[in-house]
Amino acid sequence: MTHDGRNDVLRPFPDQRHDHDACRSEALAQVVAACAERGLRLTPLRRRVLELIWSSHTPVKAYDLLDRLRREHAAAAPPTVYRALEFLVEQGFIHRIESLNAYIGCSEPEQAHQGQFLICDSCGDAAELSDPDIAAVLRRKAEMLGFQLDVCTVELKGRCARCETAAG
Amino acid sequence: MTHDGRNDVLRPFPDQRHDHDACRSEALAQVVAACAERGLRLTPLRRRVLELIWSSHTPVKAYDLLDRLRREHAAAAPPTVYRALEFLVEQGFIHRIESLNAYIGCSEPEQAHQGQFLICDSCGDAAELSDPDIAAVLRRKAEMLGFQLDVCTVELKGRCARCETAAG
DNA sequence: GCTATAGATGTAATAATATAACATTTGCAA
DNA sequence: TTGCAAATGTTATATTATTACATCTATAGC
Repeated sequence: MTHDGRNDVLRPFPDQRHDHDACRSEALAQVVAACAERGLRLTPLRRRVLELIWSSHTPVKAYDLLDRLRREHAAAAPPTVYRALEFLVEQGFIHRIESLNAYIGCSEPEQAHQGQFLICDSCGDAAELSDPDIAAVLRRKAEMLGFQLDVCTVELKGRCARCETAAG
Repeated sequence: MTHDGRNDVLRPFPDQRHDHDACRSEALAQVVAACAERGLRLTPLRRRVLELIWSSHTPVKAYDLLDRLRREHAAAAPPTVYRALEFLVEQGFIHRIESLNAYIGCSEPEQAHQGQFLICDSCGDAAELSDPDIAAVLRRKAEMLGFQLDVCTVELKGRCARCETAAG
């Protein structure tokens, strides 16, 4: 279930007026816990980059992160950001959206997984699915073809329900 | 059926020793026909870029195309290549592989469609599927979520059957 | 507490990918 | 044959990402 009490599968997009502070805090807490469990160092930089990514549900670009980071950390340079992103992606704390060259917080950071993404062209928000039916059909097709499947990139563009409604 | 007489769905990867000249020629001919039908200009530049992309089943990067184009066309510059790519993608004659920043010839250029891609990390080749089951499950999930689906990016990385066999 | 070390960060430069803006040329329709 | 729209040429720049090496910092073993 999501923060607003509705079913995840049916409402992957965050509610327009959801408590985003709580949303971000929860994600951060899960990452803190995962790092403790795995013996990883969530340094101030890494943590700050993660917070900035979680500032919204819109995928963030590396250089936008860099600009924001520089306001509070003059030494920030491209490698600063890319290293933090690399760490966060490797650990499954964020995902990279290939078709946008952008990054978004993972909604289930505690266990590694491969999600699928719905990306609204209208509001820019992205929602993560972990849909077993999609995963299963991809696995099945790959297997039929003798293809040893490793990474699945599934990025679906369109218009989210909220924007669709708003547009009438 | 493919050029080697086997079922497409079961063998999307080209045979190692397939007649690639014939493979490329067929694709070119289909594009020529589609352009004639749609009243589009397949200029020498566009045609040449398409030929270069079809020189293998490995997705090609824009600047690799540029390097090759320059050998025979001194005036070639980034916009030369990107414009040709834009035309070819818009018309569905090639596809962009988002996770590689690279381009590959479309195996069914006559009708617009959205494929799915299997990309072998070992040999680099990519194969296109037009799998109705994958398309259907994505459509169904999007609909359940009230998401107005537009573009589907499905890129599956792993190891193709040939490389899997070769690796023992 | 020291100190060696691995991991993290700083710093400068550059590589790789892509687009903007405007000039010129070309194909084709009126 | 000429005028326009589309295509290409040309220069510059924007955006995204990595390399290479220097320095700092946390911490494990002494």
